[in-house]
Amino acid sequence: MSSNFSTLILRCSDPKHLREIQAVLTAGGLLLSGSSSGVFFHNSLIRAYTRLSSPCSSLLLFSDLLRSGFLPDSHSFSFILKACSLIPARFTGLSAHALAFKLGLDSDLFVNNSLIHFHSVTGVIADARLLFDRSYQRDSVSYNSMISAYVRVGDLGNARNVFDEMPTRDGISWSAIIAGYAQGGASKEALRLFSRMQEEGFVPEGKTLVSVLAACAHMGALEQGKWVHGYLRSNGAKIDVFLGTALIDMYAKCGEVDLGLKVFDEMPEKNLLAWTTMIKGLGMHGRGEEALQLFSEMERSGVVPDDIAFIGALCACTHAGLVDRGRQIFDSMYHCYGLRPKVEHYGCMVDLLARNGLLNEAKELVDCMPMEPDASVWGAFMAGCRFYRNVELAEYAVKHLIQLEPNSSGVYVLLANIYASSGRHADAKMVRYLMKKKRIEKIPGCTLVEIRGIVHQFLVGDTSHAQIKDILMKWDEIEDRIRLAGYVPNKKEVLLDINEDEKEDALGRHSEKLAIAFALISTEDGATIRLVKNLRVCTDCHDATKLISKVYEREIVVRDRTRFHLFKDGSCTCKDFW
DNA sequence: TTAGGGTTAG
Repeated sequence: MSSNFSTLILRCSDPKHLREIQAVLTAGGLLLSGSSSGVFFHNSLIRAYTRLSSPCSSLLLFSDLLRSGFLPDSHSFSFILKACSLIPARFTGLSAHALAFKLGLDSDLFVNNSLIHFHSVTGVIADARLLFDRSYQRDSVSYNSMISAYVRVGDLGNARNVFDEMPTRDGISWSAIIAGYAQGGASKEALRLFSRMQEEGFVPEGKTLVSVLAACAHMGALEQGKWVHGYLRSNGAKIDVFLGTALIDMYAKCGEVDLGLKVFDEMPEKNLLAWTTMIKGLGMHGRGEEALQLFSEMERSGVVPDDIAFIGALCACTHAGLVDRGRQIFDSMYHCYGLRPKVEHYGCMVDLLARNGLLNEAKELVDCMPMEPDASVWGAFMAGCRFYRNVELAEYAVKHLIQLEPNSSGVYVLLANIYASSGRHADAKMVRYLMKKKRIEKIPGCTLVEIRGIVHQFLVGDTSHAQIKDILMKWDEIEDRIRLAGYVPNKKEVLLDINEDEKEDALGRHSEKLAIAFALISTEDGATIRLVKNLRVCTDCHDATKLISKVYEREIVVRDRTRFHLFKDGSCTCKDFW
């Protein structure tokens, strides 16, 4: 009889059904004091409710357990602390901690591990560390909990220390530390550790591969991302919603959005995140119409968009120049879903209007925003001013931007470019002087290129690459050939106080030119070249890349900070608008 | 019957 109920609870997949089982147990007196299996059934129900995302029901059951005069055991504490971590319910968890202490159960390995996890999730990592340091016994779970505690707060140094100190690591230790590096943007280290993990004989699991795919997406490492996909396929792994979303994102961010669409179409279940990732992916590639079609399809399928999904939809409008659709979508946030647009949504709208030359409408929107515009709003406005050469409005934006970000190089660079391109060289010079005086430095440009599964990194003016001589020679050849096709170096982009010849040299050392030269000598004729940049593409590199795509008959896919450029036969999919 | 690792934007 008992084991029948136990199996029922264990297999139950619906909280409603669980409540029915609970009612039967109550009616049968199995949850009342005096019942020999009362603690056991309480525990089973607490665990099941937490598993089915009803942690509040778990809390209620725990208080029932105490009120009925039962003494909770170590299982009860493990289960209730997990529920408290999920909600998260700091005070209830603390009471449970105090009670476990009173009953002498806090030294139990399982309870202590649950406490470490609970304290780290509810924000007091020092307490988690104290429990870890003072624990009577430790196993890999204790270490793993501590690693993920540090990962959660972004303290990778300490996470790595704990990882390195572990006597024996398991798959979860590797997964936790790889996820940490991947989430912290240290993708190269994440992938390095992933190789080490395999060298040490650990078989990759789905959860680990999700992080690995995120690292590939971040670095634009298509080959490695494809390897993961192939690995999953050859092992007949089920592509769950996490893996599917990670694959879609990886393909989109590595320039193969159509492969992402294929994964998306084949996914048996799609949640909001999967839809949002696909919509954003299409938007990044300038395929705004398709992205918006998908957004509507998502709404029809009953998935309710959140504020991030709206950012995806608005960005799609921006990259495709769909002003009216953007206005409609922005209005629908509140009118259809009761979501009040945040500053980011205003930023998208300002971007959309300004990019399409509606500078006055963009300014009106900025002026009547219900919150203070932030740097991204002013930045979007200013980029529009730059494109349409509206110096007066650009200066207006700069006044605000400099107050918000007095040390950001981007503002000064953009302003100097605006002055230079509208012929106000004295003003441009003044900006350069100001930058120098304030010791504001440009963020160095960095480009990544993956050749045969290895990611190579180039910084602006970088001479550290083993083949730098060949690369520079190749660039000279490229420059000669594209000059014949009409290339004129655009020296306005150079903000250094150097002479004209030196300016040309400085342009030729931009990280993406070095990366393209390297890619041309390292790949066979006709192969697509894929680059990932940390900054926006500069006008000169954009012009040069268009011509290279024509002269060398190569497709060149460049991912910049926010979107993709596909250079083909002398033109770019961004239509020179970025 | 216990505890630990995963995906989207800015």
